[in-house]
Amino acid sequence: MGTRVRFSPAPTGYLHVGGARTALFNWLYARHVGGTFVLRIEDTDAANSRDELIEGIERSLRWLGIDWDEGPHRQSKRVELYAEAVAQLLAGGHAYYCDCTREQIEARTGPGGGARYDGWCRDRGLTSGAVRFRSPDTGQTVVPDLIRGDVVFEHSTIEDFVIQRTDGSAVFLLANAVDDVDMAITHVIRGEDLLPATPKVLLIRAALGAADVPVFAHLPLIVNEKRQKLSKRRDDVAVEEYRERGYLADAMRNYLVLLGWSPGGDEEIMGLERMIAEFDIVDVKPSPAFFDVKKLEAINGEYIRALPVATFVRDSLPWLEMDPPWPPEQFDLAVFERVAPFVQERARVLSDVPALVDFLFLDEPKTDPDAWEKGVARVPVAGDLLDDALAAYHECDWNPAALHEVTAALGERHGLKLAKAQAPIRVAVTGRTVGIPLFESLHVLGRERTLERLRRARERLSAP
RNA sequence: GCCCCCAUCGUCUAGCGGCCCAGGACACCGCUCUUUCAAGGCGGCAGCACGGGUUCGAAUCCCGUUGGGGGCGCCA
Repeated sequence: MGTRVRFSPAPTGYLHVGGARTALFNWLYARHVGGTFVLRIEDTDAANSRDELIEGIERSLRWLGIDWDEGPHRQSKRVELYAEAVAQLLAGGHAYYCDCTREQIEARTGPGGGARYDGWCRDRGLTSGAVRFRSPDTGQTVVPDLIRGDVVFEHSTIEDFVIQRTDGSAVFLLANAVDDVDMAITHVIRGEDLLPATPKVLLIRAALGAADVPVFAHLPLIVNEKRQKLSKRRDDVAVEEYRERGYLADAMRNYLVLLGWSPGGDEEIMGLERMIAEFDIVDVKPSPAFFDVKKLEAINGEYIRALPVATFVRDSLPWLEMDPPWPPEQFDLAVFERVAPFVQERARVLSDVPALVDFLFLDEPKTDPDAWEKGVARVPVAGDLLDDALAAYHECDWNPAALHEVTAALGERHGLKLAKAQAPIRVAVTGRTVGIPLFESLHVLGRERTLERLRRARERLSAP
């Protein structure tokens, strides 16, 4: 029988970057070995079983290029299976009813006793309530792990845990065990935070009579700068959010695959084919990895630059059309296309794009005060420079080469290198000291609009 | 408190006993190219947590210490 893996998120409404990495590794492994990738939604908690929460996850998976061969199976639709399993465990003496409340348990175990359940109801013979799994008192369970080797858990350290709630619904541990058997999962690839739950699942599995045990691969956690597991509250964890900020799916995927794994050789920018060809779960490192947005950005920049210009233009459109810093009707795609190659080289995320071209679609450039100060106000000859530019631009040919030549010449007249001479003009026309190449910008902007902006800047400079 | 995992530059990693006085990438710092900024080119800074073993030889194997993290819910 072939390799079968599964990605089984709880529906939270969005795909967490940690979940995305887990999904990716499962998927890559399945593709690498020619196995089957199953998507299963672990929505045993009724409150989280809403369709829209699941759609968010599916959307992000698709965006990353991760497709599934089976599913999505939903645990909320498989409740009979779990009920049968619980009945079987109850009948076999592997489980028992319990009506203890959290408070009662803590009152008994006392301070320092930890949160472990004390087995109070083991032999009370109750016939209703929650159902607990009866953990063996002796022996051990070995979790075979491709990344960490065998991990051994003493049964004496495993409490009698709940497998079915008082309302009759199954808890994740039970559903998980039942489904992995039922779906014939051969490799369980998931986050390291689930490692302590694994012996419990294995115990249920054995009690249910499953003969075999899947192979596990507990992936290293993705952590924040404080070296803690990424949390929704403090960290940016939603894949969707990165998408909205202008990260490309290919770049995101490339970055994620590098968290805990690396290809052979020195080149870490790689396409899907190479990823699939080289990825193997046994090569994944066991230690946690910091989610470094700086590096994600760098990789994203590389991917943006590698795009064909037409693709870059198309991909940028959402950022140019949705909530742009200029009146929407003033946007001109043809104009954008002319400067796109220059923009492409400077954007690290697509959300950088509008600010690089806003001066082209605004009646007046948004002038940054610092830029004005540094680029114009504090330049002694700025006024003369602007006057000269005004005169020269009035006459000269209107193309980048001519503008370059003319501007260099008027700079020389004031003993300035072009680098210095262009600054006041750039600020006057674009509002900033930095940006895409100036002469190309002027060329695209047009003579009239350029002259108008230079005039206004000149006036502003003379004003007290 | 108990259980478990982890440990190479700031970060992601290569390294799986000699090829390593440790290689690449990001970040950072110079220089260069240059119409600014980017991009590119060149160079630099920076690491095997510590202590014991094993071995002719250890970043690599073993033990311990320290440090970090995860888990212990009628969440998943």
